[in-house]
Amino acid sequence: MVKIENSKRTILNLAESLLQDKGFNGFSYAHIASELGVKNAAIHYHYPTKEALGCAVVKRYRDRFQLWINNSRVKDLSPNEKLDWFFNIYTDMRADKGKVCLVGSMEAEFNSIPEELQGEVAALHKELLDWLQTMLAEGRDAGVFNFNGEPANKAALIHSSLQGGLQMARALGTKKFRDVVEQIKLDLLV
Amino acid sequence: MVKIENSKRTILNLAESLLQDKGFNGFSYAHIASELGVKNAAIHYHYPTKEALGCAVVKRYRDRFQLWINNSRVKDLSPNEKLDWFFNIYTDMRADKGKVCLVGSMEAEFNSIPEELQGEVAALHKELLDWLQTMLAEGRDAGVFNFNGEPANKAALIHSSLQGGLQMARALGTKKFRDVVEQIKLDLLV
DNA sequence: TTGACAACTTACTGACTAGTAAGTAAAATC
DNA sequence: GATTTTACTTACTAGTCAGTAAGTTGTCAA
Repeated sequence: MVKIENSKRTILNLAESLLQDKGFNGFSYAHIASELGVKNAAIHYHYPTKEALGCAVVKRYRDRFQLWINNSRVKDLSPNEKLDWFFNIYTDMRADKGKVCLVGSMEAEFNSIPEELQGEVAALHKELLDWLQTMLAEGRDAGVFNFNGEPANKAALIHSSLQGGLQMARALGTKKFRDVVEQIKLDLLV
Repeated sequence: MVKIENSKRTILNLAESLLQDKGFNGFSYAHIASELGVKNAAIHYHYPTKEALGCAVVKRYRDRFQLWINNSRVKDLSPNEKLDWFFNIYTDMRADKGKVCLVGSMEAEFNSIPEELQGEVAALHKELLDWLQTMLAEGRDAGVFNFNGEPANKAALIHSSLQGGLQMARALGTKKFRDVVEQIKLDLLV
């Protein structure tokens, strides 16, 4: 037994990466195991089912996001800076070998993933939209953002376009994603 | 042999539906065969590989789209009517048991689908954006649309948000998709 | 009426899937 | 120093996957 430092976290990292790369139906325990140099059963020891593994990935992502937005390094930013911080999450995914957001990856195959995982994805998506909505309302009140209609609807539009934009970039190139971000800003900033 | 009228088209219809419902990695020949009441090998007779089947679905979609946009019933519409026609394609998908656009479904698992299929998806996406871009430029010239920046970028934003919006609706409900469409219009119409 | 062909079925293959049960060795705990 | 626990491995199962080869049957053209 070669003791690997924190296998559980290493597995989660790899699973997250594979989810964003190939989708839930596009990776297997064997992929993870071979990449880590262990046997399939070792993965099952830590995460008994694929459903449990998927849920753990999304749960960790949700926790991480809540930590970020409640940390003063994000909390105390101006609306403009918050917007850039949020965009950068997605820009970094694109830069990291064309990854796609967890939410988009799993919603695209929503009807072929386990039920509990569907619930986790929905919860994460809701939390992302809630934060975006609040941030947009703040910015409009502060006079740095300009848009008509409900902040919730504008939040839904912006997140959808980032989600779709990352996917588009896979087929049509990174520039297309940058174009989307640029246009969001053109439509939002005063 | 019970002769089924135009099996090839029936298979294609079912494959398209499954692609939009479960994703490329989420359906199998067995799903199609059992639904049609035939054996797996019957599907392979018409489409020897899954790659060929996927490509045929996308190719047909591309042809259909070109027929539509070159038909006078769409060609002669005003920019406003063209916009609504395009939105309705996506609204109808959402209404049809939460389907998602072909492009989005396959770009989300882009790195785990066959190479030739990737090419077909890219071609389709490009054609959709080209038409959108031209339509937006026409509308702005005619004074019925209002947006800053390049029509190509606005087209990329709008398509991405429809693509992401359909996916979001699976987790968060149809209303969320309607919100996105409403917001696109608010941001575009004068 | 015969022969060709289209549209299948039967029967199979080898690879891969998630998941399990039992065994093992090192490390932590008592 | 003995016992328990952690983190695996070995060896397996039952099911599914795409794909193939060979045989069958109804239809149609010559």
